[in-house]
Amino acid sequence: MVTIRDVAKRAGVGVGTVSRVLNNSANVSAQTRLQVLAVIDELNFRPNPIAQRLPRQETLTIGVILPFFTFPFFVNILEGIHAEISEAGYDLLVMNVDSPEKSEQYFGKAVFGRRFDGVIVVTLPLSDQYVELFAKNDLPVVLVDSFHPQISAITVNNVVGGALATQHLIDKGHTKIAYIGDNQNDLFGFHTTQLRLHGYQQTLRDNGIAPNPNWIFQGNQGKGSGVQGANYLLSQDPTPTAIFAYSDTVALGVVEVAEERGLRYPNDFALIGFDDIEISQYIGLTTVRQPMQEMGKQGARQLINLLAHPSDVKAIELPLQLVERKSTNFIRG
Amino acid sequence: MVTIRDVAKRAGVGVGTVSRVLNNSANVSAQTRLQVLAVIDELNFRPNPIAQRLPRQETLTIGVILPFFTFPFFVNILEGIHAEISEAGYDLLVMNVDSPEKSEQYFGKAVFGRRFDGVIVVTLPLSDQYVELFAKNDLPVVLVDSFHPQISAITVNNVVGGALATQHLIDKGHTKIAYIGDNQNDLFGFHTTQLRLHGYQQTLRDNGIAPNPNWIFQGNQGKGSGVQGANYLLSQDPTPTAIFAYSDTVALGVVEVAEERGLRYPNDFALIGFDDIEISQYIGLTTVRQPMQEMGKQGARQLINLLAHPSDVKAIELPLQLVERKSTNFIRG
DNA sequence: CGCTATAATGGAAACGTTTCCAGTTGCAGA
DNA sequence: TCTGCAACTGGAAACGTTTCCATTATAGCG
Repeated sequence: MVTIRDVAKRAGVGVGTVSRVLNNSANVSAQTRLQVLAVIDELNFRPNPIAQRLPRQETLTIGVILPFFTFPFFVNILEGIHAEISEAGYDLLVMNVDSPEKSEQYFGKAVFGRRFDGVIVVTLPLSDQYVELFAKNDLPVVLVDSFHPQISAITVNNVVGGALATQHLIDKGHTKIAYIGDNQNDLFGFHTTQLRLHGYQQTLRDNGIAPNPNWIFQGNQGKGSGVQGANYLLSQDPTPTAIFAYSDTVALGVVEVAEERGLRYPNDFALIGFDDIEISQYIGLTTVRQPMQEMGKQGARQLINLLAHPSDVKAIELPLQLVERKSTNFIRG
Repeated sequence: MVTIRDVAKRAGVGVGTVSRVLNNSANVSAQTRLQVLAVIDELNFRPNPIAQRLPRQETLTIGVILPFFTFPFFVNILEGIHAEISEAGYDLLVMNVDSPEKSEQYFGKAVFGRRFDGVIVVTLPLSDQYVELFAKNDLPVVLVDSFHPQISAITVNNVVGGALATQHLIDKGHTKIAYIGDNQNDLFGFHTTQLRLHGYQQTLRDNGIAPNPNWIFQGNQGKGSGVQGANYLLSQDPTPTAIFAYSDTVALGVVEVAEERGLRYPNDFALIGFDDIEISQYIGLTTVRQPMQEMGKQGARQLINLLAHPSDVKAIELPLQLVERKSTNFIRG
């Protein structure tokens, strides 16, 4: 194993000089620099990254705590984060929360484990208690798709999203509009379901439509919510003509039930989702697009900025966009 | 920052003893151990992971080199790897190959960068040159969905997979069967397209059907291959009645074109894909399932085993499974 | 030509662990 | 009581860098 001392000896300089060359520090003469670089090349020397981190008191590692990392929404956010973080030369360590307990566990690990220079938390809420702990340990945090007043956060406005979806259905002539939510995440403390529901109800009222409590269903597990919700709504009398699903995944459950019963959008009913995951374009699902990758990128950028300027806390809200497809386009026969 | 020396001093023992307690080494009396643990708890001491790695000469980090990590196939493999690796207490560093050059770059980084205790390479082929370099640097490698005779590998049999798909279509009464491949990956050196094609041709011949070269199309970009392939096949005379798509993603492109032209499976044509990604169940696509997550898990396990027993090289072949859905089930009207 | 400020340089100390060697202790057996 | 061995313990050295301080060389200036 070639060390910095081998290089120094062979180049006839001190280890400090080699280190300065490696780190592009000032105060190395051009000639010495070239000479050292030649030896580095000759011996094929690469500094040991672990040994570099010890005296620097940095881990050069960023931790990401996120739930369900195989779900398209999270994969896309993660991709954005990953791209920015590795670009900046940091390592990325993913902590995948697949059960509610793990959430606490990873927060603790992040704070006390001395493993990260900074942490990005996706979707999961951060309690005041942990906000304080992170602050006390000088560990910068950024929230993506989650919010806390004292922490840098990248969000979309879910109330507005709910309104966008609902208004679109109203514009298409619907008045009997149902909402299928998803409480799965309540276990983890997400609260986006409530926000979108709020936007939905508000928009109905703004348009002079009284929300019908029988047309609001809260399921508890992604696609399963859609299955349960669709079956529930079909048992109501009257049935709604349009459904706003909490997410595209929930919408998939609705599609499944509809298909079994021989119902097809856009003519038998209208359907709108949320997120715009890849699958949605293939099934012609109208949806509210979240800029997932961009959310990840911006989160990573905020964190990297925070590493240099610890007090530069910012809250950024990214825009949502309605993507209109077949599922809300009633075709007059 | 609390160090091991603070703990030692407060507990009235030597640093060696504290270290032995931390690492559950033998030769610490029960009483001393309890006393040290009490102080660790009292001072809330956590060993600095970076400092541990330096004298141990380990990074406790595994590198994964894989292409397109947002594609469902790779996400699923990655999930399997991640679960096993973090279970074993290692960090996982993902290197996402999204352009052919990056592949080489990451291999070099893995070998020379001194960052990993071991490496998992997914789908990308490993050249003899790198096999030698990895060996020379004592860096264990495992291949997942790729193969090299001197390296531990987890594979499926793509020739058999091609045969499975083709035989299924023949069993359903088809004789005019097309194949749409995907050369995108040729840039990266994948060769699964050729293997599946081989299985397809062999099976046709085994059933006394002469492969028609006009019904073989090699596209070059996932869904795009399907789009191009479908348009090409529809321009042939005669047109095939069944299509075997290299992957589910390619099949999605076929579906898109078919829909535009008012054609629907299973009655207008039959379609079979490969992989069984999540979307396939929603669109009723018959496919050949790869045990993606299991491939990742087994790969990780092999690597962890290799860390302890460097010469225990194994090649494991996992079974494929035909998943029959609507897209190949012609309904007699 | 001497003086001073500045640039360049060498190398010791530090980062926080693990590991190993040299003791020390305690106890069984004679 | 003494001997020998095993169990336990302390702490120095080592891991491979960075950083900082002391020192030397260089250049500019009057």
